[in-house]
Amino acid sequence: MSRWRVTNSAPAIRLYMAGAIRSMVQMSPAIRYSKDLGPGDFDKEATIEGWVQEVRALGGIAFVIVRDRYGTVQIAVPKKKVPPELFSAMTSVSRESVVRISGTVKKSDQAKAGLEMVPSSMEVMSAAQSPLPMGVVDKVSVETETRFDQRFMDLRKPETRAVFEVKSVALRLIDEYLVRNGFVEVFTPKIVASGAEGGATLFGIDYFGRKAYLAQSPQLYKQMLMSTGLDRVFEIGPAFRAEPSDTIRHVSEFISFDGEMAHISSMRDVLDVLEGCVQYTVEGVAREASDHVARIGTEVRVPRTPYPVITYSDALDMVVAEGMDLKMGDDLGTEGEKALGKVMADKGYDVYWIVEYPEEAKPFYIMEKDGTPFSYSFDLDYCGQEIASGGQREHRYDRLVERFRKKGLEPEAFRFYTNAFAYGMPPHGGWGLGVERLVQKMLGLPNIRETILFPRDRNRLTGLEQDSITFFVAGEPQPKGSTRSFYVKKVDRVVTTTTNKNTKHWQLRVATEAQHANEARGVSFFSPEKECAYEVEALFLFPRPKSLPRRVRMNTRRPDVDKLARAVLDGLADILIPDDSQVVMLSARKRYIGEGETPGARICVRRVR
RNA sequence: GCCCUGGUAGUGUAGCGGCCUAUCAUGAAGCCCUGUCGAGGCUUCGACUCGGGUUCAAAUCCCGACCAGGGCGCCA
Repeated sequence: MSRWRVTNSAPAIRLYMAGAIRSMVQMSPAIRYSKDLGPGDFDKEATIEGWVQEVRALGGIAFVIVRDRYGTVQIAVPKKKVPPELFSAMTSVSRESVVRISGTVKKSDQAKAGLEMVPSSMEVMSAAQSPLPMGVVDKVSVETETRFDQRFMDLRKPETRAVFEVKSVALRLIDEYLVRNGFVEVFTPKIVASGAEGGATLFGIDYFGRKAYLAQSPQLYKQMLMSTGLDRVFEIGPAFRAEPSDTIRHVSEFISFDGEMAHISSMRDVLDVLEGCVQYTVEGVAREASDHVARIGTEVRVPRTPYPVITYSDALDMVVAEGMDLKMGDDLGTEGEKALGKVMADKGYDVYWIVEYPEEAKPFYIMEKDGTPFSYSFDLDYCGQEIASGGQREHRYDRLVERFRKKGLEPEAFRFYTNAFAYGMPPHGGWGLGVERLVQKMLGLPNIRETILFPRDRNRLTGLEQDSITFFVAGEPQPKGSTRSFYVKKVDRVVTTTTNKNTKHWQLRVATEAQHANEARGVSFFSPEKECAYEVEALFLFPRPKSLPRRVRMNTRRPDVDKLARAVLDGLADILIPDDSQVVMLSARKRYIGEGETPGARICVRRVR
């Protein structure tokens, strides 16, 4: 279908507008997607842009396969019908280069899509280097590690990319369902002063010199909203967990789908909403994203409803009947969950509830089931794996305070939270669901990382800041002094002295800060390898002399910027870099401080490969 | 963090004390070929994670470091 095909009753106006918009954006011909080329384009000109997936040169004719977001287009290049320079350009372009090709669309019985293009011109928008770090269509498999190290290339594979099309559809469906059911989308802070359930699993950050954390859950904030009149809220956003979990279903950063609803009469109200939402989402994906699902090579089974409700006690019995050794109060564990998943699958259920866990195993905000050791809590399991958990919350102030004490927590420390309960809090409940886990189970993917573009786990921290360390050394930067060497006859040695006595102290300061930054990093930056190359960037900020006009920013006086850099490098030796000789790029700048800045040096060291 | 398994060309692998100047595939470079679509044919290129040890001899055995995959704990 042509983008400019006119389908409504006012063709002239539509055409005019399309043309106008086009010319505003760009003058070049419209770039077409592979999926939009069809019989209507036969013997007409078209332009496509994409990655060169393959070049098959057969001598007198060549075929170039160009891939875009939706598929591929075959370009047929008969040697005798195109200019020689075009032929040689098209047969020599490196794989995965981005090209823009204009030509005539031809009907073709031999081509898979039933059509192909005969080119009249090709523009290489971006040539790909060779060899490729991994092949997109090579006839060898690629290991997970290589795939994630070269994620941009990995994502060029349609089956890898399709997961994210599905994830996007799923998120839209979740949104749709909840908004229809009166929920308000909210955003709670991701920088918090303390965690929801203690401090062990939090990532600490420096917040203008104060200790802060990345939020592991919106729990406390969404509950506080229940006291406001925003009585049905949901949030889809990142959550951060510093747990050292090393599994196929854990990452340090994931998308949490949280919901909370007030004025409930029992936990069942919460179950109903979440069940409706999950079912709506899975059904919707099965219906609307079938193309993407097929590309992944899987299928989405729509779960049987209603989701069975199993109490923790019954689940325990069922797992024990399967031969596992568990007693009352024990966590089901991964094995137990899997065993239960198998039992339920045999009964025809992929998704089911496990409710009323022992109160002891649940956090302070969960409501106890009075007169029993249990609580109004639930997990939602999908094929033997937990994807969501939640419960009815303790909304009664006195009981909440009791629960804090029971958990060994000081209620006073949670004043900002408990206050919301002290002045009128309706009964409420909610859930937290791992979006990636839902997508993973829905698509039957082996590893949660498949559902995350750039996964962060215990060992994987990649991206722009990979293998770099940045720190600030306060104080007036000192240069490496000019050295003077002379021979001392008495001791038969060459002695070297420096002209700047402050240098030593400054270098020590640099070394100390480098060490601190390295320790704070968790994983040491230092590597004893002599082959490693480094880039060092330094910005030196000097105090402004009082006499200086305000507009002057550049410090054109001494010390010299290269001598400043020398002093820094010496300070880094053996702390971040084994030897100065390994520094292959050095950038140093100096200027006077601006408003609110402190004199000192901002230093960034990067490992390069 | 613990347990298991592993680290060999750009990619995926074989070899697991001497037959290794290291296998095969893929890839890259070059040549031949007008209908390929896992194209085909010929030629060429390219690797044993690092450090120590055992041995006449180490890719191979042992120890350590680093890295990865899986399992467990914990959780979404």
